[in-house]
Amino acid sequence: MPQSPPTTARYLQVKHYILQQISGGNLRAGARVPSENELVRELEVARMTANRALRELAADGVVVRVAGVGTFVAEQRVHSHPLEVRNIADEIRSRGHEYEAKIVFLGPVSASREIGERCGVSAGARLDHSLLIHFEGGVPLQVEDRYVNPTVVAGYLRNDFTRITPHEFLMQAAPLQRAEHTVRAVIPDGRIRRMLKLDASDACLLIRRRTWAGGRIATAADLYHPGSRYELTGALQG
Amino acid sequence: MPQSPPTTARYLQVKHYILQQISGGNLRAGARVPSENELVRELEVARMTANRALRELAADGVVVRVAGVGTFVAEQRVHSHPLEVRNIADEIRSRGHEYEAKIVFLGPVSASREIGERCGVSAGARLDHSLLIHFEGGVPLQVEDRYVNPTVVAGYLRNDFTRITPHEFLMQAAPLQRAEHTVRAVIPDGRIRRMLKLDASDACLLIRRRTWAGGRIATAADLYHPGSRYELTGALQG
DNA sequence: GGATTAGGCCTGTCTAGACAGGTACGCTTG
DNA sequence: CAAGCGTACCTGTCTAGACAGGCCTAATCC
Repeated sequence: MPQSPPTTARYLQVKHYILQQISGGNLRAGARVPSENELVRELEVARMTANRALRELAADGVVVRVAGVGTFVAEQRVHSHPLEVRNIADEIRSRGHEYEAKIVFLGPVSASREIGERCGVSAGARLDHSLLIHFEGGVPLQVEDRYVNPTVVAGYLRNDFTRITPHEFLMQAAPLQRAEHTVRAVIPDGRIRRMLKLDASDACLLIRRRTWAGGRIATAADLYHPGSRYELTGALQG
Repeated sequence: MPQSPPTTARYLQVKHYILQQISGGNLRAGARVPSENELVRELEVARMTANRALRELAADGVVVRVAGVGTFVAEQRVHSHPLEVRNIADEIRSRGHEYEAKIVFLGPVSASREIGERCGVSAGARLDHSLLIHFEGGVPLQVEDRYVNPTVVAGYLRNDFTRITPHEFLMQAAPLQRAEHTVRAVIPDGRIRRMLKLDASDACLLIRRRTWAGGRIATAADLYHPGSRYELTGALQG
């Protein structure tokens, strides 16, 4: 007879145990994770069960395993599925971290020539503008500098972007027709650098995104990520 | 006594077997994949071995498993990655500029542990290595640091890469099954910086690309672009 | 005929034991 | 002191057997 309700699989319990040790600060990056045999003794599981837990954590990039040596907490490196238009809040929460947003600016603006061009409106046209910082566990992970065309998507400014991300709102407000991305490496200017709390020598990944709805440009956004803490990944079927 | 050289793990052989059935057309999208017990009988492995193979294929999105029903070939991915696998020579020529490549290194190497891991071979295995600089109108636009698994794609080193790009050769030599990209912003080290003729303060876009053929990793490449002169673009249908 | 049930196949998980090969460290030997 | 060797520990893999629970179908019962 097994224990009363084996609600969650034991290998998941082992994964959870390790993840807790890491997020709780008991295990820092580079630290040695209990070996399979130690987990066998401590958690009373079979080695294959501990092995599966550690193997999956390695596949997830949480730990690094070296045959003959041991298992170690991986250096944190955030990666997201790329231009699969994804919601940064979900992304952060799926990693088990706390998500938070800070609103730097939110209001209507008059389009400059450059911004107007990017958004497909003439200079001087009214656009909704938001400037947010997205935090993962208190650490800034993205600066989102976004312009929305109010004649394509209405009501953008009426949102509380500490509760719903611009992406979430836009996805439900306007059916996404097409998106265009530009990815660049830049040395950020002082404003972005301060918001991301970066050194002068840090590189930044700039994702410039435009999305279309109803045949017109709905929104143009500049997403800045710290180069040292972020990467894009993706797969392609050929 | 095991078989003479147990070169590759048996669960990998099972994965390879399934992938061959799929890429060979024997198993189409939606088709039922042999059950674990069938694989046990057909390939003479333990069920746990067949289980691991199918479980990993499911994690890779190649198959879909339904408890109590069976395992099925996954439907083709709906959306493709915007970072299309492009040929840099075509890209440059399409802008009306002159393309030129300089070969810094070309030859066989023994895989370090890190490189072996990226290429899915054990440390010490032989890999073909090339290090090229691609020029647009005399200005360096990309440093391509590439490793090719000669057991997947043969004859890599016999090319004249001033006349054909590695990408061109690989596309015709091996049918691309899948590609994976990682995009990062980095401050390049001195070697890369010199090859790209960059200032110390310039950022670099690093595209790390791996491609699969026949279910195995065919090649892993690091593509460095000067942040000030390069950007990635792509579109996504949503 | 329609509802219920039993059996068979499937995935999902867990276990205990085994062998291989890599790595590090300390001891021994020259 | 340096080189080499043995040993202990680690990951990586494989196996055979077990039980649980989902799902489908076919036989059975009302």
